[in-house]
Amino acid sequence: MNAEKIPDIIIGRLPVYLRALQRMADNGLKTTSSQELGEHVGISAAQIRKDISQFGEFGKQGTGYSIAYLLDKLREILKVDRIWDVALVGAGDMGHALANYPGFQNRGFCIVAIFDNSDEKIGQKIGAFVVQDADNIVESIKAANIKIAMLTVPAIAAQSVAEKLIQAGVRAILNYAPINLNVPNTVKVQYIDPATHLQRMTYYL
Amino acid sequence: MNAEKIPDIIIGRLPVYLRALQRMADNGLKTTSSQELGEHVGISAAQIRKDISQFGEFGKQGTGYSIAYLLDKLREILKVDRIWDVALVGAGDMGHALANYPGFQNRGFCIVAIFDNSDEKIGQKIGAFVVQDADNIVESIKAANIKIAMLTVPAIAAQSVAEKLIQAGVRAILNYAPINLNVPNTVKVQYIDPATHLQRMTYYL
DNA sequence: TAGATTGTTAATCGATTAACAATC
DNA sequence: TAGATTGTTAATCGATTAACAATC
Repeated sequence: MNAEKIPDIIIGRLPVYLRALQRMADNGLKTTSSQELGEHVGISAAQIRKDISQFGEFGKQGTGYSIAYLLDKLREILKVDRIWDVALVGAGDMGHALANYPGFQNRGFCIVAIFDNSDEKIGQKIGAFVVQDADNIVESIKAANIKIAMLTVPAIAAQSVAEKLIQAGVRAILNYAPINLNVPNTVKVQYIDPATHLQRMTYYL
Repeated sequence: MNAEKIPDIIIGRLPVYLRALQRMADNGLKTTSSQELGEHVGISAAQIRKDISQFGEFGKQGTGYSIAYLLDKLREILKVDRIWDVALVGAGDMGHALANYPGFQNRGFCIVAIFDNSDEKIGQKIGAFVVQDADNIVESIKAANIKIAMLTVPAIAAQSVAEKLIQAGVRAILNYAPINLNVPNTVKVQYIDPATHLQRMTYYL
């Protein structure tokens, strides 16, 4: 398994398969086919088979895929067969929404620390957490050995906060600030910017 | 301009160029080159020139692109040289964060209506808006001629709400619910699911 | 003029699809 | 056995890159 380098574009589709399979499992289904899964996620059956076969032979001719088994394998491949500690920087509205988001726990993630740099926010309670002073980001994240962070600070602050996170050992950043981050290629960034996403659709209206 | 069909993947990059150029303009810059813009967005200069040249000849040999002119052209192409009315369905934490999000106005969007189906939420004020009963989605959106919606409802409700939105004339949906939507191909959907985005990075850790 | 940078072509590279033997 | 569906190959399709003439 995993002898050759797997293209990013395939890795990017696996979480979508995972989500659909989790849903099928929740609905009590036991097996599925590339055809059926493809209809759920809007991807061709051939592509799904090709993607999955990069990692092993997880299906059976004639009957398709065991949902539970494929779920296990995908979780293992994506390394979400465990719970990752996540830091959240920026305790504004978006930070609050993420802190209260119920969808992380059963998909491999748990927020364990929240930071902000404003005096009003520091010390505030959000759920079970107390907002910490952003001045302590580096030591605090290093000590807790956190590898993943979510960034919900203003665009102007994003690059410098990202650099502190990286210095502290973070290797994956989910960036909500509407700006591109400059990071070494040992660090992964995913971007979420609602305005950008909307602008990808207006062209077609 | 626009004689041939432009690939989705190119349209998807234009908002990223737009955002970077807006930033440069805010910083007082007047011109840029494909090289410089590429460094800001992490895309090769050749690809940027190729993308932009799909729509016309907006640059000048020797000097590059006028930032103000390219901004105008990109806004026109993406149809964000105007303000689009947007409906928001789901007044939970994520809905609140979007309702208060300051980044829409100057990028072409304005939330004009918020819906929820829970008795506690209906009638509540969020910013300048009063949460409306989700039962009125179809007539209300039709009457206001709204074409874009953001969906922050639980996964279980997302498909049926999407169908009502489409029935009301919505043609672009930004879906925060962690589920794939089944829509006719006259309707565009963009997905934002923080857990999925995080799962795209854990593979590399 | 000399230097810089575009727009575009052709070559390369990579991703998707169609088809089918293998086999459950 | 007959039917279904995988994993994989080869063909197609599409996207990216490199290179350079045109020209500001």
